[in-house]
Amino acid sequence: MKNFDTVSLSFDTNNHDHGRCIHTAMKVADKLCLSRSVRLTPARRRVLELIWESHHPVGAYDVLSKLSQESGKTAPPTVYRALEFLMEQGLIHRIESLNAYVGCAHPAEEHAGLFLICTDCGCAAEVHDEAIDQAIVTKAATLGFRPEQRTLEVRGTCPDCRPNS
Amino acid sequence: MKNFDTVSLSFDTNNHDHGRCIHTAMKVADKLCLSRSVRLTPARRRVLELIWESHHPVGAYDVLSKLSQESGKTAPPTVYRALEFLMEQGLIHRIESLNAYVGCAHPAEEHAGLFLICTDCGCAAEVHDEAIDQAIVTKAATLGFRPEQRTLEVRGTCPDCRPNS
DNA sequence: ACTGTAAATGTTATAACATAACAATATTAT
DNA sequence: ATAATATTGTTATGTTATAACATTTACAGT
Ligand SMILES: [Zn+2]
Ligand SMILES: [Zn+2]
Ligand SMILES: [Zn+2]
Ligand SMILES: [Zn+2]
Repeated sequence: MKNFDTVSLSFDTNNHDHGRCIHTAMKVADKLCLSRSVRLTPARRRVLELIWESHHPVGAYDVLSKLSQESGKTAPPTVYRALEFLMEQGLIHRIESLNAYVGCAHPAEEHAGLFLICTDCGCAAEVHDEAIDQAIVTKAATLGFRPEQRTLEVRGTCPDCRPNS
Repeated sequence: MKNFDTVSLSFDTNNHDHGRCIHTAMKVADKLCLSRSVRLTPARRRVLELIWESHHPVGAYDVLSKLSQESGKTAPPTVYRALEFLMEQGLIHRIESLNAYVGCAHPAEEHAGLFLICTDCGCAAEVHDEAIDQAIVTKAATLGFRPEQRTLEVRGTCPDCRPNS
């Protein structure tokens, strides 16, 4: 992770042009998969689109029921395989505290994000912060622990849901 | 959280006197529940003991099967109710990335810990770090997000499991 | 001690999340 | 074309968690 000054989502969940989010995400995904010679098959692509339908984390069974509606009966492995693929490619992140998945706007670079999850509206914003990363690495090093992967999820209230101010 | 200089566990999982961990934890729990006028009933107490049997996070159904062994058939709600109570009182923490629970050595004070989870031996150490807390709070404030609760879990290799060095 | 109330536990069923195992099909390389 | 590999289909099951309602227990006020 070099330089993400931009935040994936600034909580303007209702006011931004989300069609553009989706369009960009899908284009990035296509390009990335092409460059990596991995196949973003129709099923995988559709699951990614469904996850990108909002900035709310989506459960596997939500995806499943949408797929079933549009393509006839679909079984859980179909969804979980697609999710696995998308995770491997960094195209989505899993929100552990919700058992749900959310699209990543910066799949090209390996990174460990921080998710700010609004308990009011349900939106999740992925942000990055060098100071946090550094503090975690330093702490781990102090204790002789070698970090490999991490989960950082903060629940609270987003600016859109705060009683003004 | 004022001042936890000490780490709950320093990864000496096999070499420390774990009987003492358990004993202390149970005494602290008894005292805390008394002071709060909440009831650490035999069932709740036993679940807490079972969770404290090691520094490895324990799944609800692991607890369930142990209870079933020792007390005859037990149903999931029994365990989940006890876990809920113990969580409310801060006596245990839930590790989201493992769907498992681990004892807290500092239940008296509200705090947000950081869990270092060894993917090799499975132990989980709860640590605290002011720099991390501060960095997260600062980042949230910058974005206008009001944090209320958080999950911070780092998976990796603990010092005991590193190929020496 | 009796009794009303609230808290805790028991019980049954089911919801929600996830994977194992194997068969069938599609893609790619030779 | 053929073989090897990747993907998808299908069935069954494993794992984690909660809803709903009955029963029992603890406890405060009389
Ligand atoms: Zn991301
Ligand atoms: Zn919100
Ligand atoms: Zn703790
Ligand atoms: Zn270890």
